[in-house]
Amino acid sequence: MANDEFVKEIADIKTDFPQWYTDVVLKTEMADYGPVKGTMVMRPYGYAVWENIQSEMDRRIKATGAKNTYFPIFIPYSFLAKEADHVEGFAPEVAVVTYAGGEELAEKLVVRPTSETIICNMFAKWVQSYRDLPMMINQWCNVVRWEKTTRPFLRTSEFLWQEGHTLHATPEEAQEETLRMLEVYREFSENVLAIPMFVGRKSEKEKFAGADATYSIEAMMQDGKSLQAGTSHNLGQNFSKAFNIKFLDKDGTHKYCYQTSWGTSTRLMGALIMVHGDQRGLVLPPKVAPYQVVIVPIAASKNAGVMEWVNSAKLALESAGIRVYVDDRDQTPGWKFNEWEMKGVPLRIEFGPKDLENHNLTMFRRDKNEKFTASISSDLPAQISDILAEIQQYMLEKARAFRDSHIRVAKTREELVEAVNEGNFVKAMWCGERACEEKLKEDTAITTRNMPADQTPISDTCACCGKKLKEGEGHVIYFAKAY
RNA sequence: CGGGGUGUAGCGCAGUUGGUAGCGCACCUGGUUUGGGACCAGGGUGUCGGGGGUUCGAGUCCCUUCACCCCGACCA
Repeated sequence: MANDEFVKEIADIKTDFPQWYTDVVLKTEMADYGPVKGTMVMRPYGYAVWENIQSEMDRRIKATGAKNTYFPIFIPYSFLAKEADHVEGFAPEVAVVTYAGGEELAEKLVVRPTSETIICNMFAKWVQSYRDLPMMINQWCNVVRWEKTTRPFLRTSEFLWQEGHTLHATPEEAQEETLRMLEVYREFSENVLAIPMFVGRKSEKEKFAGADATYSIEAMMQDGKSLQAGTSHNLGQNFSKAFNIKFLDKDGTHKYCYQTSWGTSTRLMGALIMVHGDQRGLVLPPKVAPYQVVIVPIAASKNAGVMEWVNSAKLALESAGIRVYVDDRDQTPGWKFNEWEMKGVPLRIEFGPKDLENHNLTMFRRDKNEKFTASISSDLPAQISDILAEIQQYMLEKARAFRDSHIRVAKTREELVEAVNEGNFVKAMWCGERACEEKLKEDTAITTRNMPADQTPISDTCACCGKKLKEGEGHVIYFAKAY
């Protein structure tokens, strides 16, 4: 039976979580370091996960009515400066092209850190009347943000994402769209990634540079830290005024559009690893696993019937849309078991002479690390599909149970800091003052994460600074340390 | 940018007082194996991060430079 003593070369998940993360990323071949600091190569196994994430997400985005586009990677520097908060937020981390084609450029070009400005520039040309609205586009692309501290998937100088951008006639529609996408992200995380999210609005300090309001989904990692996994912004008229995006409304007057933007990135991969992983390595939800099933033939060279069954099973599963791999490489079974467990394959089928004889399947579920035997059903694809669905469900429940057992309510700063330092998220009242959260972050590295929709008051004082709150003042908010 | 650290085979590392550049894993060949990381026999694939210096002789000593990692300030 499998035993964690067999795990080699992966740091202890309980005592050295950061090193565990790096080990898993590298050893499972999700990614490798690129030659330039802060860059990352997504290897075939990791990229296959990303492609599965993409196709599930893309389908959901298109279902909202947004269409895919592609905008240039180079943005005139002057565009960035048009929205004051935006340039202030992004200027420190942009990469700028000043020299190309053998000469200095007349106007410097920004390598996009996000595409609001160049998209707004085009939106201004495309929108004429209220009939053109809503205008809803999305793009899958790379963006560059020159960060000081980088980690594979969590923070890299270049990363992949999707960014959606929409224009609306009224503030109500923009807000509705902002929350619609937030819900798409929540549902996606839960049903595809098997990650339950904290959903809510960010504080003024933490919101997007240039937004009226930012909403986020935040996931709790196994070390109790938060990972912001997706954002949805209500941009109001900030960009439409800066870029002169106007439409002629039904009443015959020109009005500035109301705008949103929203995005999720390869950071989702980091969340996947840190939420579900264990001492053996990755645990992948079936919906995104490159291989949902790996079949390991045992002693096949001695029994022709083994490979015969394995090959027919492979065909049957594939034709049912199940991603399956037959590992007939020249390694011992034990080696293969460890390899695929490390790589997080949801379900393994071992098939050898004994199984052939007894008409059995020996299987291993990665979510429970449990080996079991079942008789072969006459409808193998249905039998396997059911197990995969169970695994998907169990992973979500397990992650939810972990999350729920790591939420504390605090009423004082002492309670708050102690609970967060013990690896929890803390739900508490907060006065809403920027200075208050800045002080907390400076002193303790604890940040506000987001404000849930349910704002039922917890107490009448700010748990962070102790300020007395009047009726209707303050917010319920989650505090945690963040990646 | 501040503080600390590391650069030697694909990976992880050792290399004493300056004296033939090594170990484990991986990899290659042949054979035996295969139900939880197999075994036997054979095989070295290297600009010791770069440049300069001291010396009969430098992985080792000196100078210089570069890269990367960890901790802080900034961030999806």
